[in-house]
Parts: sequence; C-alpha cells; structure tokens
Amino acid sequence: MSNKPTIHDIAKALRIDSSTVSRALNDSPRVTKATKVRVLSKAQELGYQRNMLASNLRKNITNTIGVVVPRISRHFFSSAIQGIEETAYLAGYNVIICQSLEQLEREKKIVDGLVANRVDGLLISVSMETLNYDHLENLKNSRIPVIFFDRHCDISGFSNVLIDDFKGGFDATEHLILQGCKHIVHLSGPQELEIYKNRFEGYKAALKQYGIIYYEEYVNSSRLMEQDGYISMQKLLTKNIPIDGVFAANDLSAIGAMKYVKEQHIKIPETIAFVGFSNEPVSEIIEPSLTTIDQSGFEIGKVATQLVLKHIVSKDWAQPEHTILIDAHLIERNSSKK
Amino acid sequence: MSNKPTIHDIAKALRIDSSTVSRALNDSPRVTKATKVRVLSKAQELGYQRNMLASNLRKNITNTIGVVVPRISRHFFSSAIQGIEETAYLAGYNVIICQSLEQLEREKKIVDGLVANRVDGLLISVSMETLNYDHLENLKNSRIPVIFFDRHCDISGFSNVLIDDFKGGFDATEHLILQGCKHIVHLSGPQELEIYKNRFEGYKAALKQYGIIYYEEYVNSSRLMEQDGYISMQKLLTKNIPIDGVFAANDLSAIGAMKYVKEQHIKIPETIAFVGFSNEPVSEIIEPSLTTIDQSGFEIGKVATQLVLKHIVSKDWAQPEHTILIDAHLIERNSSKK
DNA sequence: TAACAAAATCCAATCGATTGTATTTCGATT
DNA sequence: AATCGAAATACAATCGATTGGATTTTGTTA
Repeated sequence: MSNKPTIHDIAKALRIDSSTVSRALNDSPRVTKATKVRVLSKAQELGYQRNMLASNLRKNITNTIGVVVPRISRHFFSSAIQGIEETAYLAGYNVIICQSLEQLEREKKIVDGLVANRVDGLLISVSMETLNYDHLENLKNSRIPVIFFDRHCDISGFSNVLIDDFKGGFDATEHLILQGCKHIVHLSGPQELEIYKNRFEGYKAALKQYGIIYYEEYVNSSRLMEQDGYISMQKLLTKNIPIDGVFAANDLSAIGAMKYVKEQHIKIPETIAFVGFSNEPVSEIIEPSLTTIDQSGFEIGKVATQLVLKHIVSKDWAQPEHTILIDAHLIERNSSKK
Repeated sequence: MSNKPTIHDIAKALRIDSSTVSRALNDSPRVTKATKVRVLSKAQELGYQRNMLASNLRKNITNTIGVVVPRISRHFFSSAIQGIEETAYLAGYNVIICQSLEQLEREKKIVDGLVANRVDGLLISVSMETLNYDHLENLKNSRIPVIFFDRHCDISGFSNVLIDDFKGGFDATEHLILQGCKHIVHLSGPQELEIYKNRFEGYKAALKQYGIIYYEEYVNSSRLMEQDGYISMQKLLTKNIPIDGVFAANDLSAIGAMKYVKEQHIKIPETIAFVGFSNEPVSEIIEPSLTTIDQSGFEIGKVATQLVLKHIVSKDWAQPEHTILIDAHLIERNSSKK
C-alpha cells in the first residue's frame, strides 16, 4: 500500500530536513559525518532507492548515453556495444541500447524517444534505409552531442568514427597478391553505401600498386547475403576467368562463394584463395577457416564513446566536427594459405 | 543559451495556461479543437519535445520494461529481445536492454539501476554467476513485476517462462533413434544448471522409452565450448564405443565434436549422426548442416513480455507465480539424415 | 558569559509535466 | 437583459530530489 520511500520519509523519521538527507546521500561536505551515518542506515532500513527521474529532472542531466544500431545481433555491433559500455561505465555513464532493425521509421522513433528521455549524448550507426536525414538534422537544435560510428551520413556538424575500409580493402587484396594470386575477383556490396565503395577502391588501389590490371568484369555487386555470394561466384566462374583469388566485401558472401567453389570440387586455397571482411565468428569455424579483415567493433565503440564524452563534459556544442578512422586488421586463416 | 522549450514556453507564447497546453498535447477532451491546433502548431514551431523525466515523475509510470540478459550477442537472447521489443512496442511500452556479461556484480548494478529509473516491469535471464539471489529477493519490496525467462532461479514469488528442455532433449534423442542409431552418446553441460540437467533427463527418458540401455560412460560433461566438444568426442571415441549417434547439449560443442570426427575421416551422418541444441545461425552454414533443437527466442520473449504486461496493468503484485513452458522444435538438417 | 566565526541544518524555490478543483466564458433560454 | 448550465480555461498542488541562501547550532576566544 505505502509507496516507495523518499528522502522525505527518511527526513521525517529522523526529524531533519529533506535537504539535509539529500546532501547526506550525496556525501556533501555540508553535512556532519554523524548525520550521514544516521541517514544512510535509515535509508538502508527503509529500503530507500533514489528516484532517478526526480534527480535527473532537477539536475537536467541523466548520465546516460543513447546508442542506436541497426541490429544488436550482428557481431560487429555487439562488440561495438561492448566497447561503448566499458568506456561509458568507467566514466560513470549508463547506456541505453536500441536497434533500428534497418528501418527508418523505427530509427526516427528511437531517436525521438532518446531525446525525450534526455540522454546526454548519442551514438548512432544509421540504418540502411536512412537516406533522408531530417530526424538527424533536427538533433542539432537539441543541443545533444551526436557521434556517428561505422555507418555515418553526410551531414555537416557531426563527428564520425569510422573503419578504414579503404585500407582494409587494400590489405585484403595485397594479401592475396602476396600469396601469389594474379586473377583476383571482388564481390562487392551496394555502391550507395560508402563502406563498400571504399573497400572496392582499396581493392583497385592494391592491384594498381602491384601492377596488376583491373578488369571491370572481375567485380560483381550484390547485397552480400550468403546466397548472393554463391550466385556471384557461379556467374564469375562461368565467364571462364582463370580465377585464383577472391576478395569478398563481407564474410557471409565469401562463405556463400566458397560453398559453390567446394561444390565444383575446386580446391581452397590451393586453386582459389579467399579473403572476407568483418571477421564474423562463423568465419573461424567453417572449413577452411576464412581469412578476413577484423573490424574491431570494440575499438570503434570505445573511441566513439570517448569522443561523445568529451563533447558532453566540454558542454561546447560547437565542437569542430572531425572524422576518426579506425584501423582494420588482416587475420590470416586457412582459406588463403597457398 | 535558451534551453529546450517547455509547455510553459508554449503557454506564454499563446497567453494561455500551461495546464491547458498539457491537456492539448495529450489530446484531452477538456480542450477545444481550436486551441489544440494552436498549441500543436506552436509546439512544432518552437521544436518542443515532451520531457519524459518530468512526465514520468509526475505520473509515476515510465511505460518502460527493463530487460537483463547475459549477452546480447548470443543468438538466442537477441531473438528473445526481438520478441520482447515487438510485443512491448505493440502495447506502447519501451524497452531498456542490459547485459550482465555473465557477471553477478554487473547484474546487481543493472537491476538496481533499472529500479532506480523506475521501470514498470523487469524481464531477467540470470547470469551464470548468479548463485546468490539477494538482489533479486530485494525486488519483492520494490513492487515491480518481475519475470524470469530461460535462465531462472528458484525463488518463490516470481513467474518463469522457460524452454521445455526435457522435451527438447527427448525429441533430439528420439530423432536419432528413429534414424536407426543404437549407440547414442551425450555431450552434456554443467549439471548445476537446470537446463542441462533437463536435457540430459530427456535423453535418458527417450532411451528408456525405446528400450535402449543407458550407459553412464556414454555421457561426457563439459562447459560446452567448441574445444570441449572436440575433446569430449576424442575421449569417447577412444573408449571403443561403437558410437553411431551424438546428442550434444548445444550446437557449439556439436560442431567441435564433428570437427574431430571429420578429422578421423568418419562419415557424417552415415557412420555417426549428430544433433545439437539451440539452433545457432552457424549450424545452418557448416557442413554438413547441423540438425538441432530450435529454442524459439522470439516466442519466449513474446510470452514473457505478455506476462509481465499482464502483471503491470493488473497492478496486483500478489499475482500467483506460475511457470510457462515453451516448446522447442527439432530442425532436421544433414548431420542426421541416414 | 558574551561575542563571534564557523559549521550544520533548515527554508523555499526549482526542474517540467500532470491533474483535481475553481473560475470564467459562452451560448441558449426565458 | 438576466439567469442558468455546460464548456473551456485558469489556478494551484504535486511528483521526488536538488540547491542557493537564510537561520540556527556549535565551539572557541576574550
């Protein structure tokens, strides 16, 4: 029947003022040690728990960072969240995780909701549907620091923390070249997405640097699901290209492509070597295990959080925007060992 | 400089009272349509966004459900979260997702934090370290409805939504028997955990029902990582048991076991058939694809949410505790097709 | 013991929205 | 035009914690 105890209940029980109770609970120097002890023990006794809604309302600060990702189940994002949480907790901040499920409508609602709940900062990785940026532009008047990570969008005024996809694409391709591959095809993704464009550019740059001619028909774009990789590989092989290496823009499509190749009784990596991108957990388990580019989700999450925290404490909303690139590392496995 | 606009700003601009603004924004019948329009357009103009902290404080309701899981990256949990979110959003509730990372300390902090933020209900899947239940017992005085799902703990007064692990273990084993297996070994997990005990019991029950003798040395317990499965299989095979079927208590260990078997050039499924448990995404991708028990995370999330919502709206904290079992379904793939 | 500074505590306003009650406004009726 | 009732709006208290300033208590010194 009686509701949760408040500082007033503690105050009444001890015949002191609620402001003193509040200060005692916050360990203010304006309160004697003796009363602090009395307050604390009474709080314990009553099972008091601070009402954060009231506290945050008054202080106009929530000590909370909102995070918006397409899907928490994707390995890259869940490790990014790991990095975000670690960093935030160390700084005394809480984290609210939300997933847009790649839907623009949902992303809008989530962002509005987080703002309405007065998060102190926002970390956003936009959905694949996010081609209209109105809801993000709006954030500028809300005085909430916003950092985009991994999937950004081209709006001025916001900082970004991104994977160096160009270098990743370069390294992947270079690795195949150093393994002796001469005819390397590339399974690419939707070219509207910055990340796939950059991986593609990295591929071309590596070829160029090693004096290998780039052929347009060596490249096949798709949505990069497993099935897409399977079909792409089928297409490429029927072109009668003497393929000896495949760089896929993500692991899933690499796995699909490998499946087709294995069905054709072509040897991996002896005849055709494979490199993927993202280092999904499955890539270590399949056979042969897949060489890939590890995008450290943890690292990107950590850096993005540090950046947003800097903005929050500086209280300077006119922070100069800037973009931080995070390195992606090659992980050599069996699919490319010639 | 000027802070975010409030209802008072709207009120002042329109020379009306803030209570009227509040009612207008909430579409109360006590306000004329005309003023509603004026308020709404002014709100839009000023870029007003309701302060949920204030609203929730006043209403003593947050329309939010807190969710605590060990890891969001585990497929089962992320699909459970999917089910929770869908169901909650349909009912107009928000969801706060937190992960304990299997750590008791973290779980404690999370639960306290959620209570301090006055969530209306809690859905908890406890960590592996949660053998002390004090922080959960405390929840009883907080008058917040709590439902345990999947991983529960034996405390009276809370309801549970669980996977029917016994039936899952039974079905998996029965499937192998029906495929003609006569010597089925079982890779089991830590016996302190209810779920593994139940899967084991299901295994024994199926053997019994089909008149197959149960041998203790056919069972090997471990922590069920991939490596564990590999080692367990090695041990079992060197015992010179004529194994023709393996029921693993999770997919990862099944995959490890299959790896060893493949290395020994034993044919799967012809010589030894495999069934796992959990239906991890990887199980569909590996070769041969793994027959497994699908624990519908989505379903369990949905049911748990419906239950907690029922408790919330009924406002009856003395709801009788009860346990709902969710069916787990066999998914037949290539690893068991004889 | 009176005086005074410092320490401890209390008072009261505030954060922004909600809500029961009181008041005003308006139109209809006589 | 006076009266009445209903509709619309205004007033004021409230949710629980925080915080600057006022007041009281305490301890020290003359």
